Amino acid sequence: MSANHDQQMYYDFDLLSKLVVGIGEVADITGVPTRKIRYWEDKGIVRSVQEADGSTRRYDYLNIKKIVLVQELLEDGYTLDAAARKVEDRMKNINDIFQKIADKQNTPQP
DNA sequence: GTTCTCACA
DNA sequence: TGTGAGAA
Repeated sequence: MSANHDQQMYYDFDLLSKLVVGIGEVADITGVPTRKIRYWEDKGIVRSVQEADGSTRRYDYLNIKKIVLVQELLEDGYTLDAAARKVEDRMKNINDIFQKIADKQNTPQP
């Protein structure tokens, strides 16, 4: 990983933005049971997207990431609400930072 | 395989 | 904070 950071990153974003998987696969990969994922969704901690035809839950990479992060915080002794708040704050901060970077690139200084 | 609800710890 | 069971 040296000469083509840009191209490598492009493929990563392209893959991640298209990554939408069903609840069963999320459960298998993350180790969080489907039952628990639905429970979190009922509490408003994660959100699933649904296809027009099917009624099954599907999760994009941001929500999968959320599931993993919340799970880690729970293992560290956080309550569910505290873990959810912390994850939400961290993801918002990251989003804000990249937003600033994007803004800076769109308005070059003279 | 998925969904929901009710009950239980 | 989660799980089990039953039914669709």
